Amino acid sequence: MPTPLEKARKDPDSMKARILAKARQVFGQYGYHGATTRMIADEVGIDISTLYYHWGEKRDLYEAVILDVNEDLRIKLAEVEDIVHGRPMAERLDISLDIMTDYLFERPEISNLVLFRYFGKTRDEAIMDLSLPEFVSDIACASGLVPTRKNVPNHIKMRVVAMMNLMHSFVSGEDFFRSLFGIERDEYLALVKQTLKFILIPAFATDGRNGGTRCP
Amino acid sequence: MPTPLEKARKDPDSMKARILAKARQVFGQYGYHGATTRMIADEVGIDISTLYYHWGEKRDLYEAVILDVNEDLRIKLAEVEDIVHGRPMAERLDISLDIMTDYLFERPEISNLVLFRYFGKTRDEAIMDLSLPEFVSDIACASGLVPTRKNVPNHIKMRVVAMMNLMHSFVSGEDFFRSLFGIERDEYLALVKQTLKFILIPAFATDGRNGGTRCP
DNA sequence: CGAATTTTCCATCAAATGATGGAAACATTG
DNA sequence: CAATGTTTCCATCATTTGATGGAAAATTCG
Repeated sequence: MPTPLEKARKDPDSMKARILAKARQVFGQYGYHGATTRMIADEVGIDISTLYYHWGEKRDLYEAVILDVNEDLRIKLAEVEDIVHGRPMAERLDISLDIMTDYLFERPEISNLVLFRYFGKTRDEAIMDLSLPEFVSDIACASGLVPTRKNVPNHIKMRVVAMMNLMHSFVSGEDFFRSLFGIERDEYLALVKQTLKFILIPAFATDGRNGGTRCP
Repeated sequence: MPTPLEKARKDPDSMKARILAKARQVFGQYGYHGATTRMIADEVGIDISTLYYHWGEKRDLYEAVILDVNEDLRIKLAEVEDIVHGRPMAERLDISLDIMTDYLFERPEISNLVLFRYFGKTRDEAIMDLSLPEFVSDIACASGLVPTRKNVPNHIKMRVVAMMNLMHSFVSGEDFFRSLFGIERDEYLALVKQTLKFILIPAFATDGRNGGTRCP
């Protein structure tokens, strides 16, 4: 029997999926406590009890959102790995950053939710305990910093985390930084890519394995 | 006549200051909506109405916290500039990163609050509008990327923002990443410094003015 | 000391928020 | 169609949360 989340992902027009989609946005913008079930229901245009009928407690809906986002990220990362595998390091970084930046800019709630999970605490213990794969080892391998997903040393993991944090923070902070710099979306996106490459390529280009096969 | 914030900063033992200090911590951990005035009052060990007596609305207290943190940061940045001015770029970065990382690790609520302001929205418009100097141009100048605080180009500002985001995200995410890596505080702090330098020094070391005078 | 001022706490309110029961609307199926 | 199951909404609750009035306690000052 499929979970509610699986049902929602299978049928994107269903009420479950529509609620989940809006919940992603609202939780992403306001955080767990800042978002209310009423805000989400209003966004969908339904009564609040319909929301509870489909997803149960607020916490369960939030958990579904996190799992949903994780699944999207997993799929996207596999896609990127497919594209860049076998290329030299600098090129691989260049392409990955382009693809992931574009992807996240279209779905900023992903970066928001990831950052909220890293940095913010919740008054609800059960939510804090919601531990999930963080893809750190996968990205380390896919980006060519290590030959295998297993036993990735911590200093490499940290570099991966740094790359991800940098990207997420630029995506999440779009509104803030654009108004700080007084620029439009397109210009900001270009600036983000340029800055990411300026910072990351010098550090990583001479590092890691080049070419080679797919990540085992 | 001094503002409540000025009074609190002048007398750190006063009730105003004690409340402000706890408010920093609680707002930093849980964000604006996640923090309640009752949580803060309980932390101080006072009745909630005493809190309201000293600081008025929740929003006003939050505003005071933001201004307080900004003032601390301003002071610290000036101190760092004093120490590193005139040194070559790589050395300047090396020293600044050490000092600022140590400083923020002692006061993680600063990083938390800064990140919450960048990324999260608030249901209260008046809080979102709370615009403050962000030191970006000052840091650009102090770190030697530009010769003067004025007319710093956007691509340079972005690099500064990147450095700050990276540092803040490591500080804010301490709990999360330490449990992800399974390491102790000291080891994590060392790893953070090492990673910051690994990433930032290659990109910036060959850039910007070296030596020279203080930032005008 | 005693009056005036400041600070603190108790009791309480109104609004917001998470959550639910039950009736109505809608859909499915024999 | 009628019976059954599913979905949606209205009304309502209990709790939490921001906020305040007023009495009591503490402090200041002539």
